[in-house]
Amino acid sequence: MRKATITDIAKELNLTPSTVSRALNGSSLVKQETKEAVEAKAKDMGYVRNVMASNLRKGVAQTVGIIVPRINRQFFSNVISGAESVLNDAGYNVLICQTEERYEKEVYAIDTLLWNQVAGILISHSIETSDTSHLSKALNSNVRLVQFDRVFYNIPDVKVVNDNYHGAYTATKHLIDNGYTRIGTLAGYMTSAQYRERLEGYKRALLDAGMEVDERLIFKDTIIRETGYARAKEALDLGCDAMYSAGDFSALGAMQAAKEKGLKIPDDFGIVGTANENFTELMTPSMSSISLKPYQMGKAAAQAFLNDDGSNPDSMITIEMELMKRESSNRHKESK
Amino acid sequence: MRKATITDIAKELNLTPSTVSRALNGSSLVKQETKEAVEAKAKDMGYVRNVMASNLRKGVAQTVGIIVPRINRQFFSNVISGAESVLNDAGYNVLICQTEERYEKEVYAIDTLLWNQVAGILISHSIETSDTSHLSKALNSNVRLVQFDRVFYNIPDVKVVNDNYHGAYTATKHLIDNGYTRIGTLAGYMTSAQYRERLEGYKRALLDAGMEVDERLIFKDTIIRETGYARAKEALDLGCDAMYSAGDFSALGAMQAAKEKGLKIPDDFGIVGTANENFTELMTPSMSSISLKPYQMGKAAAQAFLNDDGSNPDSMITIEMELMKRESSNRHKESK
DNA sequence: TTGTATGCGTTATCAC
DNA sequence: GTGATAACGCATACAA
Repeated sequence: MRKATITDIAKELNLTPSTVSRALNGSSLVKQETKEAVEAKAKDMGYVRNVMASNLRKGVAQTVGIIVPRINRQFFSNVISGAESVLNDAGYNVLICQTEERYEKEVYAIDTLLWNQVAGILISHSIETSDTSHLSKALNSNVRLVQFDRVFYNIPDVKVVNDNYHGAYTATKHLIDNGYTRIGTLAGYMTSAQYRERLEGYKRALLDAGMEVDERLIFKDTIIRETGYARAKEALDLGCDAMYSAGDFSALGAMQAAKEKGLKIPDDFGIVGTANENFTELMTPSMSSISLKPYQMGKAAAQAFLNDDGSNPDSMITIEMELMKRESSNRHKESK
Repeated sequence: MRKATITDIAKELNLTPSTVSRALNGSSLVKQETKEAVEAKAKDMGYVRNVMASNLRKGVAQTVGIIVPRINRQFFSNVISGAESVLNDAGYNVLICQTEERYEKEVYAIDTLLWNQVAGILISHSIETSDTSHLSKALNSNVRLVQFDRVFYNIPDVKVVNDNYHGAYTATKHLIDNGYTRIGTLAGYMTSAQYRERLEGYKRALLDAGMEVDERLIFKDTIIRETGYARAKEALDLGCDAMYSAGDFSALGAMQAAKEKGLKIPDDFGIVGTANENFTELMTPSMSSISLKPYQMGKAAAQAFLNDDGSNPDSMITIEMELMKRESSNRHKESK
């Protein structure tokens, strides 16, 4: 059985498609009586409106595309969740694409979304992405582009980023306030802006406290558990008594290294991680961490899309990070 | 500047829209030469195809909708990730809806997806959902429906579920094999089929080992950390020396209770959780858990959609669960 | 191998 | 308040 259309409803009611369309869209021009009749008939005939036809007629879809490297990463799934929540309330649908960190898939995702006539694109780039020509395609259409988390600053659009600098600053200052004096950092790869920003925050905190920046205590590796473990060992040999880690997993490795050396946490060694992964509060001792706010970031990105009237082609929104003070860095200030 | 259409390209090349359409769709009828000319011109004019128009013409969208309670839950985000991966390879786009565990939003999500002419819907129901009339709307259209994880068995469609029964059975048997003799369970709410199935697996394992099922050691609470803690205390007072928990967080609470009683894990008290949350392997002692396979489940659900030719209106796929043996349950078999 | 004609379902613009 | 008409962009049956 063919799906019922507004034309079918019109015929049944001796009306025209125009009137049925208006009735179904709650136009104030239609008589209340007719409106009710149409709605009843529509329900009766099992009518489902065809968004494709409607959108085709209107020129844009009530749809927003979101592009992320991986949907199943805590951070991104929370961003998506927050964005979906806002967009859904505003009457938008959400099309999802994951790039699996591949540039090629990112380009394809942009194309796909453009084909689908989305009203906007929220994107966080893949690791591989360095060229931005695929974004100009989007900019040249009338879609509203919002970059979040991993952004390119040379693109004229709205950007939503973590306040990495202040987050790292706060974390480092917290360690200083707890009386640690030789503070190192697991800094992450310098190819990524966010790690560079965190490193800057770390350095500034040391300098503001009149402490020296010792390059030997700055480790620019990838921040996984294994490297955290290895670098922390090196650091400990250099007399390091605390570390700020740009990631939680590397912080975990560092804790392990300290424990193996027979050091007590937080008395002999203090550590603060980044991201507030859910394991951090569940371990013993619990781990302090600078919390990202992905859900909030998603909401902000969605809001930025909704508010974007083109009047502000290049703006930036920062999402603050919050220090979760836990056992791994808390010396109860007795040694301050 | 208006977007270029196939008609525009046709005019430029002194062709007709039909030919351009065919060329762009790789029809073998079109001369290679024309094809190349069209492709060049399309690129030149910045042509982006309009999927809305194409789909309208064809009757269905190359789109699949996924409905989950919350996108940001580990389990669901992994399902989505797996499904997206398969669907993307097959040329489908993914529309995402989250219900936030509310029935009303689930109904709306179904409507939305139907309006969008999706080719299929993959759904895991909200906690609130008990009525299934909204699903019949989908079944009456020609969309292919796949339920996963939280499913209703009375719906004639494809279902993809965890093998809860065997998972719980394996977990419990593992505890028995490690010499525990008074094994309780944090079973979860019995309103949910998956918890009922896990309880059955637990019971069967005990019976198969010639052990008694003691109803006093079966706790049918919600499985959060707090209840795990409280119920484990009660269980310990009854001489319980191990527990299978239908969730990891309740297992965490149980571990805490045992520790507070001065019991050694795993020597005096053994525990196996469910879900293999990522904190389980990071704690000390690390926690054994029955691992769900959400990514695999997502892939299976997507495959089920792709394979669904309507010939098998009611089928079921089970995803096996894997026991991750860790310290919390491993007595090295010395007491067996 | 290409062109012609038509319609997918909806809505905007007139007209009445 | 409602109807008639056209158009959104594309794909297909049919003709040439």
